[in-house]
Amino acid sequence: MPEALREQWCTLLGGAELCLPQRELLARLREGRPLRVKIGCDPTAPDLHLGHAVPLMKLRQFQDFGHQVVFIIGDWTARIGDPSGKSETRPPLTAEEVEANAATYFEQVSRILNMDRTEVRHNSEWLGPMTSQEMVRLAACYTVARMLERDDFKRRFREGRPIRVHEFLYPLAQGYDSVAIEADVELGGTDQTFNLLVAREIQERHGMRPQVILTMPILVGLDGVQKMSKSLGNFVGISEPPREMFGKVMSISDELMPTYFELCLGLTPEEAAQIPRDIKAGKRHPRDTKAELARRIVALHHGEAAAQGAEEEFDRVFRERQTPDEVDQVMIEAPAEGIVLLDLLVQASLAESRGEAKRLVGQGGVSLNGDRAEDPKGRIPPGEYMVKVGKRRFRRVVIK
RNA sequence: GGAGGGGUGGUCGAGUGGUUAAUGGCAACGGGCUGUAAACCCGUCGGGAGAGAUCCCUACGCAGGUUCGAAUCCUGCCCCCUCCA
Repeated sequence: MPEALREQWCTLLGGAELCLPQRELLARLREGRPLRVKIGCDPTAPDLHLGHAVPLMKLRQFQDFGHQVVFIIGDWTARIGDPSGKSETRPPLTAEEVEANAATYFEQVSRILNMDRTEVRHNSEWLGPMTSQEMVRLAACYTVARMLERDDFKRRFREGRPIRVHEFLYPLAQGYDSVAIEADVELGGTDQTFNLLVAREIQERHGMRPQVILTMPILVGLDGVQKMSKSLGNFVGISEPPREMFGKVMSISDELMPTYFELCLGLTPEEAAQIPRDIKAGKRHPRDTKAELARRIVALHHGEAAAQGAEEEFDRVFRERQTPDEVDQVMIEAPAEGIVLLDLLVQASLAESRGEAKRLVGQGGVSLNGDRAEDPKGRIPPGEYMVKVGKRRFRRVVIK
């Protein structure tokens, strides 16, 4: 194998969970033409997080080797609702919502992909005009038994939980996308494995060479248990402010570090596995390692300077217990005798209700200019205060 | 078409006429210990009033009804699930 090809091959497979059939990928790479590499997204939730970034970074590698990325907006499929999601009843989106979501999507995707060299397609383009006869013909490409091979369906079927018939349409439609755009390769998370495989079958039925599938591992969320997802609140958004991102990464458990090094930064599994060994051997400090992880992740999405700034700020706030240099400011109108602390907290949106504010103060979680507040009913005279709630919520409050 | 089961607070899940704002777990939040790690300990966890004992409002799918009193009983409606055909 020529050296250049070998390098490409190794890079593209690096970090991938599964590649089928590997030989086929090699064969197509040998052809020397730009491959059509597909990825799909449901324009339902517009906020991308580090989990989404995993396959996108892989896609970027393809681009860097000169391949053609085809980014599919599942505007048609969004109306079916992906059964792999938890929520079975997703409100159908309007065309406007889909477009709005797609627009913010692009803004974020463009941080990772080179959009100038990305072909963007909506699958309503070909699925929309399909007649019911054609749809039935598509459905005939697959059998119920094979549908039930899918983990998710299998489990639900076994447990007697409902499977809507329309859910079977999702993999089929997604598979047809591959036919429509003549995909050579399709990328996705491991949870997409089944769908990607179905596409191969559909392509074959349409007299096409079945695509190669490449799946990337699913990133675990900040809780270290469930997959990263916005609805579970365990995510790091790729367009979150650097300091936010840095802080969130710092809060992951030690056990999670190797995984993040591998999936968020592209370290090889071997390199990632070495990290906990080094820590155990005392060659690395776990805290500093995590800071390195955080810094590198922020740098990847926001640049080196931002990463450095985020780290400095983090150190200042959590190591030296000082206030951050940039704090949201709130102006509050108050009579000359001042404002009751509880009301201040609520108005500065540091507490949801007076009840909560009372609790926070009672538990010693509130401080003004560094002094712990004791009296929830105390009046705070006009002036400027640095109010802190808990360990990390700061607000500069100006009372006048 | 027939038979049965179920809808409780962010979530899971108790509770079948009266100290029930509703046991408990999880999540969350605050404090402590730390490395914003894990583990652990303490505390809070519908809203409002009051310094406080305490009081008021809202809440157990929806709408009515029975009752001194209902998440718990009755009626109607909506939704979900299972099995048989």
